[in-house]
Amino acid sequence: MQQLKGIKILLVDDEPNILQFLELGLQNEGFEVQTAQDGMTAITILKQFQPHVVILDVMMPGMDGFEVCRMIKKMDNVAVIMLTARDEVDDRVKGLNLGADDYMVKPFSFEELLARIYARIRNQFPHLFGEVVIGPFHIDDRRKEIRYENRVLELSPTEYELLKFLVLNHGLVLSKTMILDKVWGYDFAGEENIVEVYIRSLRDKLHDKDHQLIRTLRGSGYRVDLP
Amino acid sequence: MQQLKGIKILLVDDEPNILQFLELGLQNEGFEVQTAQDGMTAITILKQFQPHVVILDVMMPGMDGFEVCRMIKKMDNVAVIMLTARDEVDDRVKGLNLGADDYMVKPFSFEELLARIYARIRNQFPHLFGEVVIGPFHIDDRRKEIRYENRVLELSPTEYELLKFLVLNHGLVLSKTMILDKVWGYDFAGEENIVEVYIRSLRDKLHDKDHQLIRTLRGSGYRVDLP
DNA sequence: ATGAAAACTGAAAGTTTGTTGAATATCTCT
DNA sequence: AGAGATATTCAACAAACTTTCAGTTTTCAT
Repeated sequence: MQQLKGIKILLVDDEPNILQFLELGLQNEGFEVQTAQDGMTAITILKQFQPHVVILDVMMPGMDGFEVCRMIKKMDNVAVIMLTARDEVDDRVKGLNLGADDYMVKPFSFEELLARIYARIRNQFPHLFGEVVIGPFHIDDRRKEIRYENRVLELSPTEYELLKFLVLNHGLVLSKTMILDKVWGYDFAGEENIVEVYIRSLRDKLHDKDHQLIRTLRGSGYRVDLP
Repeated sequence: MQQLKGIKILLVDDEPNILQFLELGLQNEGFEVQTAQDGMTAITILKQFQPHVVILDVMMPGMDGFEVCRMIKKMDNVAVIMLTARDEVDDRVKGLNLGADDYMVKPFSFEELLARIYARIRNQFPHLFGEVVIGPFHIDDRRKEIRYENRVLELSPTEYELLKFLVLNHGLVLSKTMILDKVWGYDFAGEENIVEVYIRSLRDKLHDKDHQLIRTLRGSGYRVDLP
């Protein structure tokens, strides 16, 4: 399997043994790994770590896997793989209705887990396998870099995420609420005005003086129109 | 990043578990979801959220599902799917006499619900699945854009909604009262004259100088006639 | 033909929403 | 701790949109 740099995995399980076992294995495989022993910790880490994949035990004390999964899914595009004991497999898990993208029944082989992880990544983050070109934009997620008309844009982290979101969804009207949910996270407490402020900043950097590139749909939101 | 559909669903049920379960599943499916635990709340949310589909439990404390359904149907063009326990299925539900468009007996599988939702949407909001072509009009709701004879019309939000309503119902006479109800909302307090004002604005933008496209049926309303 | 009702129109007044510059707060390095 | 970058809020402003109003025109029944 190819060496993927910069793919981040968050492990959540209350059993230290399993946690350590998986952590070592995945690190050895070249992933960046962080661990949490409970739901609350997981959520905290999630935001600063921004993993691509979360591996999540269903049964945990405190906030259980379902709840954690829900919060994750609301927040961002993250692949979630749930782990469950054989006798816990209920329909919620089976149907993957809770937002999880895959699940595995314990005990499982490490190889099997790896296979699923790669499947998820390939499926959900095609842009991690190279840069995506969308019109005049080149998005290189590994470098956290966006080029516009072959010029690298100097973007702050938030600007980067926002522009990526807008460009990947070009042609669609994106409401400020939706933008806040997806870029700032479901739990952002501030004002919608911040979206407007960042849009301005992007327009400045894109020299989009007449708002042709990032259009305002008054009352509805914003839409990126590619030439 | 997941594909955004821009289809909004309002869930109404007094059981938090079911509510949460469905919310997660539907969000994961790409819908925009809001929830309410009782009828009053539902009505309030309805107005600002403007969902395309409402999923409504029949049995609720306070205002029951039937009542809520009636109000919804009066107010807006929304698909309603009712949920009922097996032993509650009375003829009112069966006959769909109350304005509901479909009903489901609990317990049901998530897949089944999804299927029904899509059936409803396809039926009631074909334009949400991308662009709809009706004569010389192209309505693209996801872009919030209407083209006429391949020219993009510059429309204000209200103009957009009004023209969409007229074109989707072309060939039918639409009274000012009905237009007010559907486009401005059942609770609009102003004068009917505003419809006339907006019709004029649309005629201007469509260059419909002789009123051939948007016909006035004196005493009855307006009708869009496609060539 | 004539008058009343309905529809049309231009412009003013009112309201909402988005834009902007700057101030403040927070974070991230060294 | 302090500097610089980044994030967030705020309030004034501008622009776009909505609604009303009053005068005019059209329509239609008498």
